[in-house]
Amino acid sequence: MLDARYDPRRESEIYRLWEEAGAYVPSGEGEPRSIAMPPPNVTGVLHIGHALDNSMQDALMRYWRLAGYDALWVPGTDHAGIATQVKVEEEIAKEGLDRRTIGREAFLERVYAYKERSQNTILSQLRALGALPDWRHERFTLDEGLSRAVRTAFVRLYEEGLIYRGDYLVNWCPSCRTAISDIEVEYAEREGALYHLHYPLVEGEGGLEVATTRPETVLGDTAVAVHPDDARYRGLVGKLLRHPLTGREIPVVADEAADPEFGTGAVKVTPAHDPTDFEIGRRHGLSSIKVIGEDGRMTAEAGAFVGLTREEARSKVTEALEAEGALREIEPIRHNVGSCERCGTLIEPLVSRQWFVRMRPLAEPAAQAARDGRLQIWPERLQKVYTDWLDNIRDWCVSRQLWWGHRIPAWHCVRCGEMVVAMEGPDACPHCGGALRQDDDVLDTWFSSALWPFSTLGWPDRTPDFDRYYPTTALVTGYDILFFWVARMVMTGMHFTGEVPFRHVVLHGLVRDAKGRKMSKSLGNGVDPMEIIRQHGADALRFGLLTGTTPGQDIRMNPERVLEGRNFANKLWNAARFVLAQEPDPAAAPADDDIDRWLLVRRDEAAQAMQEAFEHFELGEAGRIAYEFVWGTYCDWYLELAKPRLADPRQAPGVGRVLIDVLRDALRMVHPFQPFVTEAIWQELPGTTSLLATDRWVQAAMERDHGALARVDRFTEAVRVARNLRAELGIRQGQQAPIVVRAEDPAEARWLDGHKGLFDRLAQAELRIASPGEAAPRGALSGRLAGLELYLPAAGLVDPAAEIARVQEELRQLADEIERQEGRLGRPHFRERAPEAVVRQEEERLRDLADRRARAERRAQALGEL
RNA sequence: GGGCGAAUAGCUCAGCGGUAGAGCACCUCCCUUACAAGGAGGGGGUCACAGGUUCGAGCCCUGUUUCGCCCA
Repeated sequence: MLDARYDPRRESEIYRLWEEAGAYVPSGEGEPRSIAMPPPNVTGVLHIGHALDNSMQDALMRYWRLAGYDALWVPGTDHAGIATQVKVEEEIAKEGLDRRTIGREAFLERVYAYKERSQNTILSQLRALGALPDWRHERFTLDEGLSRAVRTAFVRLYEEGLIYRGDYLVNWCPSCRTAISDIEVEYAEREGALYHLHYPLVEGEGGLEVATTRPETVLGDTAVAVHPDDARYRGLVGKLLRHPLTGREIPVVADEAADPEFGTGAVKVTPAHDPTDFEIGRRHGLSSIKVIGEDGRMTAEAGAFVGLTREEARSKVTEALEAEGALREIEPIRHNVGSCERCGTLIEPLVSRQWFVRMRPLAEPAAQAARDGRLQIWPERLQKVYTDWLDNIRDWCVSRQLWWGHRIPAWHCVRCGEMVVAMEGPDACPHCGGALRQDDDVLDTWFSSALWPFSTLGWPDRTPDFDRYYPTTALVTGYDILFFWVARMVMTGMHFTGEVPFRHVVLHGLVRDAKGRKMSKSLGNGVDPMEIIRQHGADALRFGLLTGTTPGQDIRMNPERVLEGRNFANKLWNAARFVLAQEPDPAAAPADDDIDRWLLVRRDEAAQAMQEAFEHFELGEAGRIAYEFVWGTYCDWYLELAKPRLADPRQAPGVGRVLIDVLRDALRMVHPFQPFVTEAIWQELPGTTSLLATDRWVQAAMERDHGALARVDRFTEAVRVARNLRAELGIRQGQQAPIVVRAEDPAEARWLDGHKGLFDRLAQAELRIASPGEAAPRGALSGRLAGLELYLPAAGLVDPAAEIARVQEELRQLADEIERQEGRLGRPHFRERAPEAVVRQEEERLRDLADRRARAERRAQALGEL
């Protein structure tokens, strides 16, 4: 006998059952389906977004297993370069240590220790969530195998001329002390100022007023640019200006990048510290003076300002300019400022020697795959976002000045400067025989992530796993990393394997807090999934996350959804408790009344609708169908109808059999959403020898009895009407109400009479079928249902005036509805243009309404005689 | 500046061409031998606004407003 309440604390022991049985192992039979799990960062713990992402994948996987696919889910974790390194730097800083003082090797030991802890936490949290990936396939982005994939990819791209190294302007984070890629910069509008500065001509009178938001960079100016069409400055192009602080002579150049509308229309050009200026500098052969260093402080090139931070330099330089009489105006403006998405520090664009991937040749096939449907992105609207980004792609700076990551497989000769890019470093310089030193930099984490769907399957080797499961079926992730990750995987996948890495991209939204705000550490509004699991169980959390979602839409984390999930698990548990208490015989011949046939039709419809929803990755929809079937159909109706039948020894075995059969089906349907409670129940069922996790999906009946469906639907409707009449009369619960039914169709009358016991039980009624031609009972409350009249004779109970008022109100409503319905049918062209079925349906509706009005009128007349 | 999303019951959200739905909250009744984390019944919505297409529009089109996001 099961406990009265389901206790989610048994979840961990259920998980052990699956793991020990290897329930995650692909069957090896059937059509292959596979997912590469987006590897969580080893930076700490799982957050609610991971919970959503993995709940979705696990639901898909569990459905696929049940549906007979050969389903593989590859799990793993990501080393997360900057993020992890920063964490460990913070950790050792508390001990008064700095990575540079302890050295690369010792530091990496600390990072590995941290990674080990974090990884264990994350993997156990995935288990707590119920995620059941193929643990034999678990990978880490710094594994030997994956490292080999990274080196292979790098070397191949280099040899193909798609990787180059050079001095370019990059986004530099002075706090992380590394270059970052374009998409790792976040832009936000901030209050700032536009400083108007006067630069005098070297020869002759006058000069030029330039405008800048960053006066500290004037020290690196090597030109002033104006638009070629700008009449104001046409005469000045080619002239020399004297820099007010450095005294350098700098030319006025004409360049289309200068916006005549912005500021004074003349801009100072600082090629070393601004992307636009860098381009202008290249076009005009200007020199580049780096006045801000990697530490975010002014360099020796800044002369007297050396060592100042950018903020300090801004005010000091402004003072100096004012002292020179060069400062003409300070105009407050709002402008876009870029900061590091990791640490929030203002980005310093600066020229630096870095490694880049040439993206255009990679991007074109990736965009094409989405256009021709080899790659399908859900929701579809994000496909355009994806292709637009690829169409306007820029080269990718992949080197990072970090220690934690894949070291770039390039070696530099200390003697002659020769560079070798290879899988393994040669012993000596092939050019001069000198000693070699490996490049200090590591690769952007996303470089290894970009290979994830195939590197985890063994690439660059041609493994059986790769042959069978690649391309993977779906990638499930948040839309926020569409560019960072998804697009890059498609590019590398197509380049290296010739195929898309996954056929479907299923993008979900972000999980926000109950007020709709993004969760963040600074707001402290993060929801800890583990806390929810402790309180209500993973089943409750999963259900709450999965059913509250529409593809690609952000969801709010509201506790009510989780409670709904918890209650649902409990409902299922108790339904099972009831069924098991009957000690059903699984070998008995199943009952075959209309009631049973009705249940089977409902079950088959639900199972089929769920299948379709799953095939379209509409998990929320699938979950809602399961909920409605279990709660609404199985528990609210079938179980209640079963109770009186179970009391009859002749019927009991057959009903018990249907109860347990369909309970099994209910468990199958709910399993992808609530794996623990369903498996727990499954294990309690008589004769269970296997796991639900590796069982089969619902097997539909040979045929669907739609006649039974319609009859029982009308029966439940009649019960509802009877209950309604009871309630209107205020008849106490537990007290039976006499109900008289007049049925137009003699067959229906017979059917109802045959199911009188069930009707009486469910409606708490004493049902009597009126004989043909029998007059309506007097002084009765009556209810409407097409083809059926229900009366609750209540002489003495009913206040005639109140009942007359009630029927009159009903008549008013009917009159309104009939008017509307007639209007609908009478619309010009309706009969010619609407589909025939719709016309018939609308006519039927009108007849029904008219019928109900006629009856109500008769009831009103009868009441008059009360 | 360009693009996208959201606006539906008090709250959180489904629905996306054929009579407005769920959960929670609310009201009435019920500890009926699976479940009070429950059961029965009920109230509550001019589906943001204005036009248009259509026999028919939360649903499609155009515009407007408010909120949010992405890109430059």
